[in-house]
Amino acid sequence: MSELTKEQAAAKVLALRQELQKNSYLYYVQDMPTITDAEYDGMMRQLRELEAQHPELVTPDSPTQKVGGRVKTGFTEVKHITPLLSLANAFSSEEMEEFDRRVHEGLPKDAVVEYVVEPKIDGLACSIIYENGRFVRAATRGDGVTGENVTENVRTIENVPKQLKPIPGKEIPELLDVRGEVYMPRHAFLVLNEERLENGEREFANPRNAAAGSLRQLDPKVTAKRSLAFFAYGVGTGALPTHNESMDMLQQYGFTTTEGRTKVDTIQQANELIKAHGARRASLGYDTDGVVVKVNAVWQQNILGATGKDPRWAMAYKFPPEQAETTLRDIVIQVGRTGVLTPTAVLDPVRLSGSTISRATLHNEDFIKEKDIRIGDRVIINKAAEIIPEVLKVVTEKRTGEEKEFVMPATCPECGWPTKRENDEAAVRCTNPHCPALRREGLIHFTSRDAMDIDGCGPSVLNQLQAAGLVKDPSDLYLLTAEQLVELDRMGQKSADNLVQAIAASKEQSLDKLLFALGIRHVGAKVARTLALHYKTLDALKAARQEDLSAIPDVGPKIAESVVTYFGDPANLDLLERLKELGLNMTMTSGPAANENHPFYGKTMVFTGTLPTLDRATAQTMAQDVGAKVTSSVSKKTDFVVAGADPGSKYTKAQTLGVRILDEAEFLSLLRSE
DNA sequence: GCACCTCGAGTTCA
DNA sequence: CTCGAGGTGC
Repeated sequence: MSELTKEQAAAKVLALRQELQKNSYLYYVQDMPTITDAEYDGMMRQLRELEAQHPELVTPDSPTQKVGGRVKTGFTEVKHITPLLSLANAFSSEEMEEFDRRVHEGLPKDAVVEYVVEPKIDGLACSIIYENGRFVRAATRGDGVTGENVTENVRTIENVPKQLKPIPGKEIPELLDVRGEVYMPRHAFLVLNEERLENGEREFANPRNAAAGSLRQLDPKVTAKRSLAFFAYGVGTGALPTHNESMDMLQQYGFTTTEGRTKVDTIQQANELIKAHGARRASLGYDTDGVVVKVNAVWQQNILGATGKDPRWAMAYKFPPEQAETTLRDIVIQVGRTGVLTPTAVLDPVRLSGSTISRATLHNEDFIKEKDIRIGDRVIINKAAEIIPEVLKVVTEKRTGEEKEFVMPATCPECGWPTKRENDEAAVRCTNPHCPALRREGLIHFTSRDAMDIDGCGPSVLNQLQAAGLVKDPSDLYLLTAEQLVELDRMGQKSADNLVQAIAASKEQSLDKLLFALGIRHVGAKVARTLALHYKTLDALKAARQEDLSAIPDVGPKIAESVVTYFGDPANLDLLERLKELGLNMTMTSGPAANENHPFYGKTMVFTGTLPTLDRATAQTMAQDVGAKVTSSVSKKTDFVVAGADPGSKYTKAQTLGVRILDEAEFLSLLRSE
């Protein structure tokens, strides 16, 4: 979390407390929590952090001050007869094939594997126990071993049999443990939210939350009104030799089983079905978040067993591009190291493909204007590239008229100086050349991995150092002693020693890293390297005139101007002088070893994905050291793409362009050959 | 002057 | 990863 102003922190603390209290059993009024334990814990963590940074905001009634934290629920705990496991997730057909391979490896050679494919309903997993054919107990998954006893609430669900229908010629089992998903159909969700809106209650973010909230009502009468439904998808105790038979049996007993269940012989057929379901799922009456593929034969399931927490005989394929709707509570401004004011949306926390989103960038003024985003709007968010949350659009139908338009502040929230938007620039900047944000973010940048790479010197440490007045600019770092560092929060003798050493070690960084670390406008990692390689020493670069600079390939007038301006500022020269006196390396010491015969010499290379053993920065440096040009995007000029796990779009682009793709092993062997 | 490629900067969460 | 903007080549 980046540093917030006092006001922002206070607002955030208040918001977190409200949300936590709303979702705390202690304050339970009508609705049970709609957030998961993990989300609850996350919010508690954030709150604790903020309160640690701003001790004056701590009040006796803060949830952090309550002994024992989250108060126990009104539900009793139930131990599952057999654990209610979660499933491992796959996100591509390749991963499904990988799963298939592992299944075959785990089984005898001649085993014929059948799979059962069924949609994965987005609701709450539940175990329902029938004794001698009678519904006796229902429990949520909980941690998989113990769950909450929600018997009375599940009893109100219409399509859960209270008594098993007799199957001709079959005895009623003494014990049957049915597993399935409690969910809320989409139309019921819409109706419910409409009602809640009318009653001035908070809307549920999605059917899953609504189902969770409804199932965890302390009063079953409330649950009964919520039109929940149940899809059975498995049997814990009392299963037949194959999953498919068990499911047919459940149907005969009177359960609704997941629609679209299909038995197939190969994983390729399963992948086809997954695709088909993906195309169809929007038109279903309920939410699905994927497709489950299970090994059909129970004897095979038993051989395969389970890993730490997931069975090895089942895999959940998760659909990637998820969207969620939430409320945009506020738009806050962050000031970056270049002085650019970036608006960020503060959202009601909402789960989206595996994480809880509470913020999203709004890029700039134009973005907000173009999408007509207002404070208080219901917005649709998705994850660009599976990682970065993005506001897709506003749900204008849900406008109440209460929404407030956002205006870019005329003054910097950090220092109060006027802000300015240059002609034909999208960014609004703070005009104060000494804005505290610049110094703060600049220091973070200075120590960051691609710059001076000082380990153990993250934002929280730097903020403390600045607050204590120990560090005003980068040169002060090199004067720090372990004794001073030990005084900081969460800093022991050992980490203090390590940090002092890491700082000292960074003095040896080559000129290109130092140049990048300085944060000169338009001088990123790449241009810094170009300049460093060209001039070799800082003094030579300092003496360069604008015309000299723009003559260098890849350096144009703008970069040249920016560099000259930087070295024309006495304050900057002063800083550099101090750094020099402190013993920092001011020359280019890591250059390409000019072996023209090396297979990577002069080649353009792109690295993508997570490499199995090397980290990416190291691999890139290794490539540069033999004369490769490392760039970040794949084009037809790219010679090699080195791809690790989860490579993303660069991999596909390389394939379509016919660029040679290397894995880590191939990369290393070519690197070592000459 | 335009099209294309590259680079810089900002970004979220666990 | 995406966006905007800089640099280069046509």
